[in-house]
Formats: sequence, C-alpha cells, structure tokens
Amino acid sequence: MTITSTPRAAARGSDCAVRVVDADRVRAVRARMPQESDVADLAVIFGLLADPGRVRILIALLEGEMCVCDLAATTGLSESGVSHALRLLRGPKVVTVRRSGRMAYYSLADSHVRLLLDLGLTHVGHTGQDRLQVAANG
Amino acid sequence: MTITSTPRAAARGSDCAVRVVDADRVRAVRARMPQESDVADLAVIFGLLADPGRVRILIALLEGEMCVCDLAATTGLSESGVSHALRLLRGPKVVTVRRSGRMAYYSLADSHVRLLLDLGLTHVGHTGQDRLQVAANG
DNA sequence: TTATCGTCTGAACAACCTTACAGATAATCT
DNA sequence: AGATTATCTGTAAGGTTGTTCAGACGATAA
Repeated sequence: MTITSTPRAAARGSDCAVRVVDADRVRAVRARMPQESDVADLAVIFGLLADPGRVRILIALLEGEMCVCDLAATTGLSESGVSHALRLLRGPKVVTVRRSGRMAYYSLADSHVRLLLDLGLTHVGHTGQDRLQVAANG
Repeated sequence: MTITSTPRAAARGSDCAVRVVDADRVRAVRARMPQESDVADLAVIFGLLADPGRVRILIALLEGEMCVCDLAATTGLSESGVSHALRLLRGPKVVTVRRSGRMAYYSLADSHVRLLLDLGLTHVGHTGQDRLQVAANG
C-alpha cells in the first residue's frame, strides 16, 4: 500500500494511492495495530456475543453450570437452538462441557468473557441512557 | 411459558411444556435475567465490535481523533467502507464527529467501548504496548 | 463561476447468520 | 430387547450484513 503525504499530493502526483492527511499519525497507529489474526479473533469473540439468545445463555451461566434443557427454559430458546448456540460457543472455548450420563452441563470457560459481559451489562443498565438507536441517523 | 418440575414429569404428565431439571435454579436465574431490551442493546453493541474493519477503526481511535481518509489508510478499508462503518458506530453513540470545513474528525465517544476493546485485546493476548515493542523489533 | 476535495449515501450483490424441522446418537429405564 | 430420554446434528429457508460502485452533497480553491 502506497501512502502519500497529503490527500492533495495524492491527487496531484500519483494515480491510485491512499490519501493521507497526517502521515506520521497513520504510521504510528499502524505500528501499534495488532496483527490481523488477533483482530479477527477479537471480532469472532464479539460476534459470539452479538446475539440476544447467546447473551442470555451466557448471562445464565454467570451463576454457574447448567444443563441444556434448563438453559432452554431459562432463555426461551428451543433446546435445539440452545444446542446450536452452545456449539458455536464451544468452538473458541467460551464455554466448556461436563458430561454426566446423558446430561451435558455447560459453564463459562473464560473469565475474560465474564468480564466482557459484566462490563457490557453495567454499560446498558447503569448509564440510564435511552434505547439504542442504530438506524436513521441524520 | 409453562414450567414443569422435571423433564420426566413433563414427558409423563403434560404435552408441550418446557422441561426443567432444576426448577428453583431456573426461576432464580430468570429472575436475575436483565430485561429483553437491555439484552438486545448489549447484543447490538457487541455486534458493532464483531467486524474486523470496525475493530481496526476503533483501535485506531483509541489514540485520539482521526479523519476518514486517515482511518482508511490506517485500516486498509476504502473510504466509502470507513464512512459506512462510522455511520453504524455513530448511531449508538460509539463514536462522535467533529466537523471542520470538509473534514470530519471521529473519536471514541464512550469509555465503556474503550474498556471493552482493551479487555478484548488482552483476551486475545496482546496489549497495545506489547505491539509497540514487537513492531519495533520487526 | 468552475473545478476539486473530503465525505456521505443508495442500491445491488454475495456471503453470512439465525431459526426451525427432522432425524440421529448415546445413555437410561422397563 | 425395546422404549424413552437428553442432547446433538444436517439441512434449507429467510433474513441480515459487508462490500463495492456510482454518484450526491457541502466546502474550498482557482
């Protein structure tokens, strides 16, 4: 990727370069940018927390392990839906399973996820801010 | 939603009730469950952090405000892509704009998002300061 | 004024994700 | 053994999301 000193310079001199206003700043921030794989992993983790059903499952698990059907009763999801959700969460080791007979007891595997949830909950609960408004922004 | 005492009881007695193993537990957890709107808002916030491009934008903004074209140069996204992403982030007030002439300088609006990012980056295994050293050495 | 610049937007398309249904699996009971 | 249970999985439909393209808008310079 070519970086020219200013947007104006880019337009004057070369063809398809990336326009930059503060080149030093861009260099500094790019130097601190985590590597792509870490950013991708981070996005995956946040993506797992981006579904209300999965969030309810994880909030339920904050209090300790639970079996699939109790999670279904707690969250309002179907048992199949809970199972699908837990499969996604099992992959990146967000939750772990303990199997006993034909029961499967799930619990939070990672304290970081617990912190993310707590932080998020205090954010939406304690800021007393209005309902989030995503669309229709002037 | 009907809740029967145990999965077996549900199968024996009634038709389409939600099966529950530990009824008291389910009641307790449901009592503590945040209301649906808060869970939805939480999922929206996490959803905004669920895209690598938006994560790079927000990481860049951790160091201070930036204009759109510098964000594009920093993150590798197109300027149009950055603008679309910033629109999403502007809605729930995750970022704010300061306009000066035809420039638009964006910055993080909410310290909670900053904390979420820091926590996530720690989870993934790298802090911004570690990155500095790594980048300096190659 | 005209030309250029930085930013924003709408539309279209592909890729993805969620959900529900049906069935499969393994453990347990009669 | 067969029936029942709790969980898991494959599949497909439907909706959502990210990206690109083309152009629009207001601000600025010539």
